[in-house]
Formats: sequence, C-alpha cells, structure tokens
Amino acid sequence: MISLYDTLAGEVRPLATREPGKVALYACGPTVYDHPHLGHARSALTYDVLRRYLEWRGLDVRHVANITDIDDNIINRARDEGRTEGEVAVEWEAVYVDAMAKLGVLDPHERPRATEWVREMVDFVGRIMDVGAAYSTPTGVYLRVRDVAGYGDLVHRDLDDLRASAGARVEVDEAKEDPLDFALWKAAKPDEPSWPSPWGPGRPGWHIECVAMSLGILGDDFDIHGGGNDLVFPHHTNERAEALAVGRTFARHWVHNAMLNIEGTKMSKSLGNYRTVVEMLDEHPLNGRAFRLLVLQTHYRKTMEVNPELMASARSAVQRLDALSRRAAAAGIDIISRSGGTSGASRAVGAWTDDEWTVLPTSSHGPSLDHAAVEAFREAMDDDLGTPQAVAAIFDTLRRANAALDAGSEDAATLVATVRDLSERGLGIPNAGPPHLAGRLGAGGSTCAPGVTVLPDGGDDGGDDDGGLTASGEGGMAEDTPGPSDAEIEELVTRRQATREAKDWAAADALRDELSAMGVVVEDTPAGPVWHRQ
RNA sequence: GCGCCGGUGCCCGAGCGGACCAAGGGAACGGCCUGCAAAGCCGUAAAGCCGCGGGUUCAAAUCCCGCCCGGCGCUCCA
Repeated sequence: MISLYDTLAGEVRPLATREPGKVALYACGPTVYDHPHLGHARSALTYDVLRRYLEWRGLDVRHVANITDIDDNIINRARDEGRTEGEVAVEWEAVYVDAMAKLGVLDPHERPRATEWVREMVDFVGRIMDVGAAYSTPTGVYLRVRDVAGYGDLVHRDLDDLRASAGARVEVDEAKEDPLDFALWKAAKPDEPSWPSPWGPGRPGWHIECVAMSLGILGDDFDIHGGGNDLVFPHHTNERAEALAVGRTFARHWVHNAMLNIEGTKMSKSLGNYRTVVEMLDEHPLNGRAFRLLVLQTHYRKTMEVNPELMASARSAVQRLDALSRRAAAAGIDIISRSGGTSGASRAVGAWTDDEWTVLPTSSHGPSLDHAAVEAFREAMDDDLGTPQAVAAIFDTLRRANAALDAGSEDAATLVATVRDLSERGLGIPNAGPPHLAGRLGAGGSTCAPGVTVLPDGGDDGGDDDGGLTASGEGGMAEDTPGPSDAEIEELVTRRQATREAKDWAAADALRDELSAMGVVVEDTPAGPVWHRQ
C-alpha cells in the first residue's frame, strides 16, 4: 500500500485513487520568464520520482504539469526587452523544458499553457459569478473568500488569522470587500495583453489557471495535486477555494515538497546565491545525476541543502554506480544494451550525446531480482516516498553485488540487475555513462554484446504480488564527453597493456599518467584493462 | 507579530517507543587485493552520543512541557 503525506489532512494517508490502478497527477509548473533554478529542479524531480515510482509499482499515471506563460513577470520582461510576452514565454519555456530533460525528468503527459486555456478560465469565473461567490469591480473580478467554507483548511489557519497577516502586509485594494479576496480576473491595463470577457478585457488571475487546467484535463476529484510548499498559500488555497465555490471536488491528495537552501538559506537573487540549473549542469558532466541523487537523499518534505561539497560527494556516489556496471561488464555480466540509434519515441529525455542506451525490460524475460532488496526499496518508497531509505537499500545492494562479484558468486548477476532496476527505473538514475565509457579491451577483446543479457536463471521475481516491474525503458541524461576520441584512447590503452605484459612498469605507468592527464582512468581487471572517462 | 518545520557522527542525512543497525552517502585511517594503482571488499577500540533542561514510561534520538538556535511561510515564488 502506497501512502503519502496529505497537506490538507496533515498526516500520512494511504493513496486512495479515484480509479483503481490509475493515478491522475497535477504538479504546478513554472512561470517562464527566466532561467529555471535549482529549486524548480528539486520540485520537478520530486514529482518525476513520484511518477516513476507509481509506474514502477504498475500504476497507470497521467501526469500533467502546466506552464504559466502570462503574468506580471513575463509582461515586465517583455516590456524591458521590447518584445512580446509570447516571445519571452516561448524562449524560457524552451529553456525550462530542455533543462528538465537534461535532469532526466520525464516529459509530463500533458504540459498545458495558461494562454491556451483562457476560454475555460473565463467560463470558470463565470460559474463562480453565477453562484454569487464573486463580484466585479473596475479592477477585476474577485472571489469572496468568506463565502467559501473551510477556506484556510489547507494552510491550517482560520480566516481571522489570515486576515491579520494580509491586512498588515499588503496594501489594501479599496475596491475589495475583504483584504483576503483575490482576483479571478484582472482588468486589462493599457499596453497589456488581454482577452475578452463578460467583465471587460483582461487576463486570468494566477489561481484560476491551475483550476481550469487541472479540472479540465484530469476531471473532478483527480488524485494528486503537487507543488512547492511555498504554494500552499495563497496559490493552492485559492485554487481550492475556486473549485469549492462552485461545488466541485478538487484534489484527493495534496503533496508539497520543501524548499532548497544554498549555504543555509533559501536562494535568492539578492543574496547572490541564486543558482540556475544550466549553470549547475555545466559545471560537471556528472552533475545531472549527482543532483538527482542529492535530492533523493533528503526526504522531499524536508528543506535540503546544496553546496559544492555536497555536489562533489554525490558525484562520488554516482561513480560507484558506474563502477559496478564496469565491473559487471568485465565479469561478463552485461545488462546494458546499445540501442542501435533508435531514439525511443516515447523517451522523454535527451539521449546521451550521440549514443543512446537503455536497460532491457525486466518484465517477463528479464533477469530475476533480489527479493530482499526489492522489498526494502518498496517498503521505503511506499511510506511517503522514502527516497533516502530507498537509496540506502540500493547502495546496500550495490555493496552486496560487488562482494558477490569479488567472490565470483552466481548471485552477482541478480544483484547487479537489482541495483540497475531500482536506481534507473525506480528513481531515474542511470547507472553508467554512454556505452563507450565502458569500452573494454584486453585479452578477450570482447565488447558489450548488443542486446545480450547473460544471466543465470531468469525466473520471475519471486512471484511477489504487485512489484509492477513492467514499465519500459529509461531516460538518459546528457553528459557531454569532450576530449580525445575513443580510438586515441584505445590506442594508448593497448600500448600500455603491451608494456605491462613485457613487465615494463615504468613505461606502463607513464602511459597511464598520459591517459590520466587526458581525463581517462584505466582499471586493470582479471579480464583485461577497462577504461572510462573521468 | 502570527503560522509551520527543523536541530542526529568530520560533512550530508535516515530513524520518530523496544532488534546490540544510530541506515545510507561522502571524507579519513588501517588491512586484503594489485607489479604499483584504480575499482572492490573487510575493518575503524574504549568511553560517550541524537541542541539544552525537566517530565511520562519497565523502556525515549523517538512522546509531553519549557528554553536556546536555525530555516521557511504570511508578498511574485518550486
């Protein structure tokens, strides 16, 4: 049974979906007017992992993540740059989508844009007017908050409490009946983009966007509504109020991820600790996977810390995953297959530079998995997405796999396959770089046999109930590999191997230094040297 | 001010009443392996320990009360 913390209930509850076997998930996306930052990435990663896990469990997930492409920030930027709002939004949406792809975030099934749903938003506002829960003023249409019973339930605060804060902070709009009332529709100001409406030209308020799109696409009573915990109030509170005002049932579960701090404080431009996803990714080819691992090592409801040291330690951990793949390959256990260039259409994410690889499906003909490890993983994930413990289970299995490899045990194949399945398909962390990173020379001269899985005894995974090991392949993340070509490297590795066989250690070491200077690491295994780029 | 969430080993971070498990990751040190490395495995005593002070309990890092410190929200925000 899968449980999740529900913000509205204030406790961990079993995930009770509207339809058995299906999950309708709506996660609030970004407003596109600037570079996505690490916080956007943490949020996107949270729902990506939630989705992957639900799918790993065999559930049919419909994931919707919106793009807010019209708002004050976009308008301001467009004005500053002398462009249209549309141009600004299109540009930054592309940057966002590309950055998420590089983080291995699967494309949501639908990515609605606010501007494409204005008609539905106008209709929605109209219905709220019809039931008398809203009123129109010269500046726009406002929801009368006191008409909505349980308005503050999501934030667990009552009206007076909220009002005390609001009055003190925000300049009170004279036209509003209550400082808490918020705009459903904003009357157009000169030079601003606008759409026609029964209340005059204007544009939708922020909250109405998500209500119209989530209910419009997923329908009433959809399963999970997620977003950053900074959206609990006012955004989600107001979305909910709009839906309740017209008597519609909204999200069954509210999931909110915590914020991300850099050097102890929330990042912000003014503090100079604002970090974009692109910068982070550019700093090191392993950072995409490292950041995902770092995010997963902290529970999603707890503020997490990011700094260069932590990124470095996460990179080291990622390298252990890769090392296992190399060791397994050297031992003849190879569950990586090269897909001959076909870039799986359903694949959401960018391929590994020029090569693309995938993991063989483990459904019916796949290798058997280690039952205890799978159970530990599932137990951790079922309990409110316990990714830190899930990661622990994976690394524990990784250690066992290495030990089995050392011992030449038959269990090795199963354990290696388990590590791969859980980390890649369950959490979205690919285990090895492009196949050529595992390029292998030596006595046998064999390279990874395409599509071949050499594993003993491919029985199913212990016949346990709903392991749901049925989803398909894995998305990759871009990790550029500039520098010397494979041929150049293999040339040096081959020469070094010759000197080693001649026991000319000095020459061998010199060649290794040379390779090392090129960023290439050579490991001598019983089956011959194996190399990979740093 | 109001609300919420945290303070666990050198660092990050699980655990949230009882298992000689304070998980897992990183760093460090020792051993094995190796031509040397890398990768990998094994190990890292005793004492003490889970912000501080009380309390509840046969039993608390885990529950209650108080205090100190930190973060976030209440305003566009993932």
